[in-house]
Amino acid sequence: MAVDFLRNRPPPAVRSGEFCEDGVVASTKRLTARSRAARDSGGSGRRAELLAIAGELFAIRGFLATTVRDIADAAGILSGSLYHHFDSKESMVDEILREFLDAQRETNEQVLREASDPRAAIIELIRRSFGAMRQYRAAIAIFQNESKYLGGFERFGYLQQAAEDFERVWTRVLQDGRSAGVFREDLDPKVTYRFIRDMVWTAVHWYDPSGTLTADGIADQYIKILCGGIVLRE
Amino acid sequence: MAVDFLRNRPPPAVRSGEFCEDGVVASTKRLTARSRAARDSGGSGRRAELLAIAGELFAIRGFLATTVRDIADAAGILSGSLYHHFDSKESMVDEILREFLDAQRETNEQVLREASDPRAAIIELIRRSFGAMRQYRAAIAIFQNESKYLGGFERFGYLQQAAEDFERVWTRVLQDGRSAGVFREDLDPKVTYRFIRDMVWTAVHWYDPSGTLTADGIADQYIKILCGGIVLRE
Amino acid sequence: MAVDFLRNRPPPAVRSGEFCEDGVVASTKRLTARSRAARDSGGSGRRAELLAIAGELFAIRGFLATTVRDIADAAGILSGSLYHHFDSKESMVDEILREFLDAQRETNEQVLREASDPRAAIIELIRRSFGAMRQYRAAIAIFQNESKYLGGFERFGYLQQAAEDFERVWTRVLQDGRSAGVFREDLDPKVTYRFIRDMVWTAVHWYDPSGTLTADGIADQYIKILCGGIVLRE
Amino acid sequence: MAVDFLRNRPPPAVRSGEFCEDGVVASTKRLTARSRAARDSGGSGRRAELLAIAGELFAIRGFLATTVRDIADAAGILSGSLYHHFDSKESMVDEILREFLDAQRETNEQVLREASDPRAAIIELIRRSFGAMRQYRAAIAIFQNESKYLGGFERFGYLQQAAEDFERVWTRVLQDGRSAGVFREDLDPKVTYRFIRDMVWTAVHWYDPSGTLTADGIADQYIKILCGGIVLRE
DNA sequence: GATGAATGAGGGTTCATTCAT
DNA sequence: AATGAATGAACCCTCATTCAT
Repeated sequence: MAVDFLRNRPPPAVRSGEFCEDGVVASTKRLTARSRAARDSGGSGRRAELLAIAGELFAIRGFLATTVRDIADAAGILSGSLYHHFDSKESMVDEILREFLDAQRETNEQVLREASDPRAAIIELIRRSFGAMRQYRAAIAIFQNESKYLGGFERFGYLQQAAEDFERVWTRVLQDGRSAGVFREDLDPKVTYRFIRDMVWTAVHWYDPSGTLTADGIADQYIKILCGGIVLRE
Repeated sequence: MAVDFLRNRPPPAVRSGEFCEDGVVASTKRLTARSRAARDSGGSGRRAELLAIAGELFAIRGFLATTVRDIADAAGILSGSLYHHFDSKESMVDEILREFLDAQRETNEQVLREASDPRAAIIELIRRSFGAMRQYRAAIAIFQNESKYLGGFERFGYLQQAAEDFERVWTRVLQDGRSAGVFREDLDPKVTYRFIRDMVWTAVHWYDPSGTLTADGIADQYIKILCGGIVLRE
Repeated sequence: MAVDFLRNRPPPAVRSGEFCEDGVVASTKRLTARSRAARDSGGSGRRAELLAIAGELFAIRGFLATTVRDIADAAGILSGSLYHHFDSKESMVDEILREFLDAQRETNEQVLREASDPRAAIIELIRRSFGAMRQYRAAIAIFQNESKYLGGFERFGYLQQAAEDFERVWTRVLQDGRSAGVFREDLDPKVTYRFIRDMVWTAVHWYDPSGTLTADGIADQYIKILCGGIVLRE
Repeated sequence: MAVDFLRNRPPPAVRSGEFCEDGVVASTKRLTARSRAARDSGGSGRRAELLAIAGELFAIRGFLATTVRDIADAAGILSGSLYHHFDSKESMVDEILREFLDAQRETNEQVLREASDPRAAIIELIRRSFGAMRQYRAAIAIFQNESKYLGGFERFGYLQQAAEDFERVWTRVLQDGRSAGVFREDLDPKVTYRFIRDMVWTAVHWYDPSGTLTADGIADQYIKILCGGIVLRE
């Protein structure tokens, strides 16, 4: 009875409940649509297409729980055929994560260059992070869920690096804001950073691009909470 | 190059960096100490001991990435011997998660019974949640990380149930608070709930019980942010 | 630790040590040069070229260890493109081996026709065998190394035939020599045959055409040993 | 047609012809008998048993051509079960080769210590090498056939080392013999060494322990050739 | 309670080969 | 002649689980 527990994965049916709140969920149909878009938009064709499929699955099911056969099935080919395009399963995550992190790094730098003051910078960083969910939803989820696991392998050392870079940027802004008297002094910037980071990134788990809440809408509410708390000013 | 990347698990050395912020990390030594404690404290002896070991590993490495051999090794026995104590690997997580969720449910009810008003209730709920990290750190991490995966199996349907119960409780308090004029009206209770939930639970990923920040300390700061935002009142 | 050991083929760097004594080794550059020669010398052009490349690789790495991609890579084309020239991988070895064996058979017959006496015949057979190393080095190595494996397939039944023909020729000469009082009587012709055969063929494993020892030089020394032993006559 | 050539291995029937001259061949029945012997003779039990089976197959079919399923089938278990005893397929060859090389090294040293003069030393070395065929037939064949392939992997660097050690020992004896006027001066010791080495080791390919020719018998004949050549003294 | 040998299903990956373009 | 995408079978290996001792 217990035997096949791990193998007998439940039908990949998408549960719509709140528990699994899967903003990252994608039916095969959506994947196909997506893929075609990727091809048209001039990606490297089949490669980008397959990467998108793999990314969604990694995000939904987890990296370990996704087999290369799953990916191949979703793509309508045999598992061996994937190796015509990629070295290995980890090469796929690797590519997915690098693309996202590179973009994110650039965004961070741009915001820092252009922001007028710490308050504006933080708000813009948050807004941009939410914005990234549109393009990099799967990558963000993977980065969050699998960093602990993947980070243990040399090849993925850059994940830790990226996390550190990230922290440095945000913490500096928070620090500057505190020094400038914009942020409260009774908050530890490091704790605050983590607070914000978690707040932003975890939204990817339940954010549904096809739902009524837009990324911008969520960002606005989160910014409100951050700026004023949830409690009314007395 | 691809070289069996996934098999060559890196030495279970504990990285101290921020990236892996592993509050859940436990060396074999600590596991052993822990286990002995569990035995002494009158659990069902060996069973509780093994459960503690399994829990830590599931929390650190993930459920799928933890093999029964890992657990057995950490316990100093052979993998087959585990089956004298447990039906299966999933029975172990099952037990770990149920214990935690039962306790949590009770806590929630108690808080609701005893809280004088919504504001106090929310604050107490947050404080208690952080408090749970002391006893249920591993369980919390597992609940967070593996719910998506485990929730897909009938046996673990109760995880979704628990998440919904949770949401119901918190949302009601937030709702009541808003109606009573305690919380801002421009915040969607559902978004707010998710915000708080993520904020609280994700802390488990980096909370280090042996670090300088106490669970209570973090709770305080988070409550401050929630109540007043990070921006100084002008 | 096990780490896909078999896949991670070491760089095809050529070790010059005695251990691998690879007379058959050929860098890509040498292969190319060789191939061009083959083309000029009027073979069927590209076909002969590819055959030369395949032969070298089969000789160096072994038939099983050489993938069609290895061959294609060395030829600067894609693996699928090889199938415009050859039916299959085995067609390649087949052709390589047949060409060599045909030539060898002819040589043997010629020597037998022309030799004045058993002693001269044996010496000439040895000399010619060593001479063949110039033109058929790869084929000889393949014949030696892969006969056991290939011989098991119907298609390559002729390998066994060739070996038997070979033995028949040599054994007859040895027999004749013994009857004629030229060779010692206390030696079993069959054992002697094997001795000589192994002696001759194994040289291909360490013979280096670009080294100081010429094929003729080695032949001379071997003939000396055969005729007089290594021990000084007292 | 060509398609399945490599997979459709011919029935493991043992060809008795001279071509494949398989002294290393062993029917499953013989394997089983052998294995039982190994167990009784106090080896590490099942492990030694499996190693013997694997060794025979590696020797007969080649390392690459032998699948772990072949080994498991021959042992009457499933392929996965092999991994209860060994890390990997290469761990098996590794163990087989090391055992043989260790024994051989010791033998060499002993002969050198005890031999009265170069002539006796060479003869004894040859005799002992042939003698080793009794206990290490499979290992010798593997060492010969697979060194080129295996030697390319770091793990098997010791194969090259062993070959060099070997050469050093034999060459020194030959050198000494020449200086002492025992061996002919017109023979290059290095060539002579290779000659002898090949002569000795290649016999493993056709030596049949159950045949009429004993290892000692072959050794005697070979020594005769070496000492007196095949040609009668005029 | 534990061992050690084994199972059986499946996982990632390789590779000879095919074929439309 | 060659490409590039795909096939399909097999390969080495892993791992949860069972069970006789």
